[in-house]
Amino acid sequence: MTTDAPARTQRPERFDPSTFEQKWRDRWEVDELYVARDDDPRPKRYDLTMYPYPSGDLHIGHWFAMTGPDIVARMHRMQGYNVMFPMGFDGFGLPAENAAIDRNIHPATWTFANIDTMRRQMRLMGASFDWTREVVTCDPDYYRWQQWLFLKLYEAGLAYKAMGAVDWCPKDKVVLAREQVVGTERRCWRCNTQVEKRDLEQWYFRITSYSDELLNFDGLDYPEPIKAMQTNWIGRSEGAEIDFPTEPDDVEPIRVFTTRPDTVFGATFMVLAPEHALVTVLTTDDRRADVEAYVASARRETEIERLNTEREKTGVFIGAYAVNPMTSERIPIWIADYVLPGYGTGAIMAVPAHDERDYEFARKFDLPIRYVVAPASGPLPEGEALVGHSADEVLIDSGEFSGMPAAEAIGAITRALEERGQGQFAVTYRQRDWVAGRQRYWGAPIPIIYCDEHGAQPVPDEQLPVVLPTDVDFAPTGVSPLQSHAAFLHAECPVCGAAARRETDTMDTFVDSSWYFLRYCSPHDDAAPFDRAKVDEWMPVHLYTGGAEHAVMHLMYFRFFTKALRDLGLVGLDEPTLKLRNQGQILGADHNRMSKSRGNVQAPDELVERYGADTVRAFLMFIGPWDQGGPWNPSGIDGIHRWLSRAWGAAVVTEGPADVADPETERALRRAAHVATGEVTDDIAEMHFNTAISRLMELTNALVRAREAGLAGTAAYAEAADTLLLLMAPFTPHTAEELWERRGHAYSVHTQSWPIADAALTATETIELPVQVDGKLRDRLVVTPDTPAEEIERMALASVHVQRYLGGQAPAKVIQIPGRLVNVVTPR
RNA sequence: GCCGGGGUGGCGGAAUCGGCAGACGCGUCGGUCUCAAACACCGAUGAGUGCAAGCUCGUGUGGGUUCAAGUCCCACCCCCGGCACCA
Repeated sequence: MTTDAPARTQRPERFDPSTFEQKWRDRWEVDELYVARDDDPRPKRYDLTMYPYPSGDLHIGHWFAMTGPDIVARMHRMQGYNVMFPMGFDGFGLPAENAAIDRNIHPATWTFANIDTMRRQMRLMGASFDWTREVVTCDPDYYRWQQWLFLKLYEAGLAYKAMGAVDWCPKDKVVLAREQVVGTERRCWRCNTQVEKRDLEQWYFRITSYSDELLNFDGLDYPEPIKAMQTNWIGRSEGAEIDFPTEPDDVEPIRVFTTRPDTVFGATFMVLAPEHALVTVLTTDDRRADVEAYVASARRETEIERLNTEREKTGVFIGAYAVNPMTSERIPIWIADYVLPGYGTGAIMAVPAHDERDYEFARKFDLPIRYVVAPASGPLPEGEALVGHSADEVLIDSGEFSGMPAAEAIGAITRALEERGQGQFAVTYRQRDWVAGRQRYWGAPIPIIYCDEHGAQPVPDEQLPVVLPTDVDFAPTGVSPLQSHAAFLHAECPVCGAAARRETDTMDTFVDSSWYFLRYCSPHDDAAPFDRAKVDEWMPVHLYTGGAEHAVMHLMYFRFFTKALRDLGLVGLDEPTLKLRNQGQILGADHNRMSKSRGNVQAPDELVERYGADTVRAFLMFIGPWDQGGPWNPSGIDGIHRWLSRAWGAAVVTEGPADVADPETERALRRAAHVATGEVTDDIAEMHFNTAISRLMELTNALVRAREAGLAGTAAYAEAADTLLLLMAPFTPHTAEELWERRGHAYSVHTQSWPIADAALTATETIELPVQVDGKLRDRLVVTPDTPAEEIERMALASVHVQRYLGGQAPAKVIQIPGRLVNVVTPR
């Protein structure tokens, strides 16, 4: 109706972040408040959060992820640590190419423009990043050293090129590491397209050399799910390899891997993967046509979809026989697609009585089923396999091993086979080597030169970096785009100088993120990837935070890289970080992942425009546990704004002498400040930011009440208000800074010492003791902490609310938990 | 199926070395202010019952241990994430 709203600025005490937030950010920047110096004598602390991919805009999820560790880093600084909290950009990667193709601009242009935008957005949130250490992985100054590290790994045999069946994303036209294929439906982790199998020559990192070490989490404070996922992913299985001689010619024995060598007497047939090398050798002429048809169909199947694990077993007999090394029995050799070429030895001894899959197969093709393990008491199962390993099982029909407990027989039979040279203990892993090369343009070139005479040769150090040329037609074809760039492709052999070809594959971007944390320690070093002395001083990372979605990708690769570099003598570390924490994910309001295509992305900018950065930061930290996340729901942000307004009022309006000198109220306020100090400190350390903010709200409310009670001019009030600002500083750095100044203190609140809770001041004069009867709350007693137990018991029993239940009888028992409660137990 | 995490008011969530369930906030209702509305502020707010003091019930379900269970034990249900013909 009317448009004449009163101007907001006419009330000077009103909380209006737009009047001061930018001012303070600029000042912190100029004063280098958050720059970590190597020569600072205070104890060093390296707090790291995962750098983002420069997709172009920071959404509310980035703020959520980064504000938590920012709060921790800020508290650590105030606690007297020399904190390094760096930030950078994961500059290489497919989205840049895809965007570049869509918009007809160069990936470099797109990426660096996005980095500028995101840097600005990150500054807007008032995070305390040390921008002097910024790392951008697509910068030749960075990837030069990555190429250098690649060659170190190559020379150590930890990077190698080999032919193999690899996962291929038909949309991105790129190979994927096995970890980058997600879910039962085997989709590309990035674009969600179903992957295909292809036989290609690829670069690999020998991560499987570290499988056992990667399984060891001793001394690592990692979230349970991450440890479980990595452990599952590596998939260590202990068992035995057993050789089964073949008939008629015994060209070569078939080697199988089994976790149940105790069941070898029950192996009544063998199954090879259709791809197994011995299939063509062993197949008899009369079976050849059927076998070849089956192999062809199995190959086709893996290329199409092998989604249905519920389908009926298929397979064919190849006409040949093997000999069970324990029973000397001739057993038929089959091929079937349920035996996978990439696991174990690609061949199994089939023990249908003790394996569900073998059982199903035997029933379908009418093969013998022989139980060789039985429960110590009770009957054998009927119509199903006896699987699992219950402790009381013993062997039956197993020659001299009959009667032996199954658990014991595993070792005994393996040793027996070993003596005959037909078997040995063995360990198998599910984990595969990391496919490290990519057939795309926007990545770090792999620094290898191929000479007809001298084969693959590393690019000499002095020729690094192998710079990624800019004038490349990078449209994806499935072949590395650099192959069509003649000037790049042609090189001289480092050995003989003859015309040679450059490797045109580029590195997986996960290589970039496998060592960036080391580069932060000496980001401008132009003589080495990192300065060993500085790495020794800063590393390992004290607290690493980021998303859990990288459980078996980045979070495994960066551990592998650290261990590999250690073995090369380049670092003195076993692990990149000793403590890992994952934030939850902020979903769209529709409970789906935020994405542009769904249109559910919440940008922080408009919220900041309306409420200011501090309100947005605090709201994100308040909505729930930081490690949980959840759907975006802005209802409640007004509550945070109200809190900051109240804090503003409480901190600013302190003038005037105390109207009422009430020592008890004053003590209560002082106590509130110290209680809040202790709790906020603990909460930040445990990353319980939501409860920390609750405590800050409580302290604010205590101040407001104290002011109403006339305490505004007292020392206790001033101390509590100052404490509030110090505790708020990590959460709402701008508001704390502004109020710190308005209270007449010297700049900056962020260089003050973190307050310490005084236990003497948090103690109370009286405590309220709940009184229970049979565990149900019936009354409360107010006593001093030193009241003797007999006195408390007397008071409790005197209570009318207790007497009502006792009815004049003496209690059966009275239980006291000192300082906590009293429980009167009635006789029964 | 296996591994991991989780089920608490109308909502987000507190509280787990067993000891007052529901902190803090949102929302809602009532009030103050206002011509009115918004904002702000004050009060109430788990459910049921009672004039009231109070009582009963209540943390996914069913059992159990205990003076006392959201918390521990057994069995199960549901949700989320990961893996899955892994021998």
